Amino acid sequence: MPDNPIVQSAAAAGMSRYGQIARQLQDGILAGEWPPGSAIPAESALASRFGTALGTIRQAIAVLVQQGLLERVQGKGTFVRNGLSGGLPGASMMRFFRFRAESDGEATATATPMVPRSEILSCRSVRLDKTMAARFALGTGARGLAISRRRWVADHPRLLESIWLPLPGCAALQDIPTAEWGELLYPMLSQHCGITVHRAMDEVTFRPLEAGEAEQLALPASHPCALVTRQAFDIQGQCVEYRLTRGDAYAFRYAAEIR
Amino acid sequence: MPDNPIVQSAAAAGMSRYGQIARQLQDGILAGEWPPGSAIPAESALASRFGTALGTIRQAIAVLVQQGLLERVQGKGTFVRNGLSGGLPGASMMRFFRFRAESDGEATATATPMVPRSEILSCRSVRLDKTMAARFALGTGARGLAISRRRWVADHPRLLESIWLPLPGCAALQDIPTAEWGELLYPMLSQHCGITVHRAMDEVTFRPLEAGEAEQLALPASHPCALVTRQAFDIQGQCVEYRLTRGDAYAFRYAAEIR
DNA sequence: AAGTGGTCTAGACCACGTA
DNA sequence: ACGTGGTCTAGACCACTTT
Repeated sequence: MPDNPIVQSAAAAGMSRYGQIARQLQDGILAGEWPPGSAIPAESALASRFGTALGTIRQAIAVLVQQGLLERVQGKGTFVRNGLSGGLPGASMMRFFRFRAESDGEATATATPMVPRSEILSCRSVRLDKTMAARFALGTGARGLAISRRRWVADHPRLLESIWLPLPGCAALQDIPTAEWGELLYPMLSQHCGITVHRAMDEVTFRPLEAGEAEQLALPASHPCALVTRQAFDIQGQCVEYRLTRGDAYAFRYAAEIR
Repeated sequence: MPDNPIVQSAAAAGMSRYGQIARQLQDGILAGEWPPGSAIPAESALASRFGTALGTIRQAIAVLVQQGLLERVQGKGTFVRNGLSGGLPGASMMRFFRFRAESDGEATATATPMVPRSEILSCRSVRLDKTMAARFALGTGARGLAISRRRWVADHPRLLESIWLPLPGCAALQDIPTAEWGELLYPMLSQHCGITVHRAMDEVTFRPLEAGEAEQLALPASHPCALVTRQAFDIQGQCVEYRLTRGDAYAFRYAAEIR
């Protein structure tokens, strides 16, 4: 194999050739060798670089396409994707509330995919407690970013969000004035921190609102509250976000697609 | 190409060879040529039957594996899957309630995957209203099966379910005494009606319990209630189930994985 | 030992996008 | 015209499962 600048991965033994190549490409992508949106080298170039047949390269690329890390475009090339930056497919945070009359299920596409306006209430570095640090695979006493956000729909405060991010990785967010933050977190994580959200686990539960929360949502104290607990993971399975989202239970709608 | 007993599909023009083969295999599977659980012919056999190279057959099979219709097992063969018969991956109806102490999110695997006991309250043929008939792609006035089910966990009634099924397809269920029904609907649909649930859309909302519902769940009237609306689809995208699940909002937990 | 899928090769031609 | 990915071929050898 000709020398190549790609970072070598740990696991190489007992792995198929295309698996090794997929891993090396993934490492290169994560290392920023090919930033999101850019194209990786052509199949033929990779084949000669790795010293394998074209088919083997295709198989390696297929793995990363399957993972959602790459995207193939005929006639143009193979591109690094931006992850779930635009919003999560499958379960939509866009359809959190019934803005419109009762939808009929199938009408997912017809509903306005309204993105709630985001108001950053606070964003500060905090010491993570033990369980939160463990979630991010950080040691005890590690620090993180604690973000408090309120989301508005048509001049009504609808959602209250508490977000925790691991701090070594997300430090770049601190340098951005909260006024300049976009409406969505994931594109910011992707652009400023090089973090790509690849998978998430949501859990929906129900409980009364606490006093402070109720006030910020203009609801009476102990009003029924829907709580969505989300953990987001990057391509390597590392937890990169812990989020609590709260809102009026009776104006709440959570959609999920299972396949 | 040698003559083959496989049902010919409509779309053949402008489709890749492996796409055509995938379609023909799918038609054969849906037509019951290879029932769920059985193996389809070996790659080499298919290659000679269709008159293509092995790689083309592999590509066709890969499409159906991706769709979740087939499963490859090295050294044994390629098998027709039973769909989502055992319960849905991704979003789990098994973890609907907090049977145990607060889980820590990641601990999905450690939680007991307890299947609630199912009690069929009623199962009868009804005339579907316009929107329900449209869901099943049936004409106005079409009939369906309306099932009322209560689910128990450890001697407590926890869930109330109203299920609608399209009737021409699910008629076989009527012949089975409700006492002999299993705890899960999808395996029954698969075994008795040849219907495979492949994808589902859940929607979670909250509202007060209605009087009759509250009584059946041993809860006070107007108690907060979690409502999951599910539409299940077969491999062809046809809606094959509409289900409403209701339960105590305070004992509710809905988990979904997004990728 | 025989049969299955898993991996890999070294080519070929086609369809698409861009210059 | 050229480079890209999309499709396809006709083999090869390996790993796994069953007989």
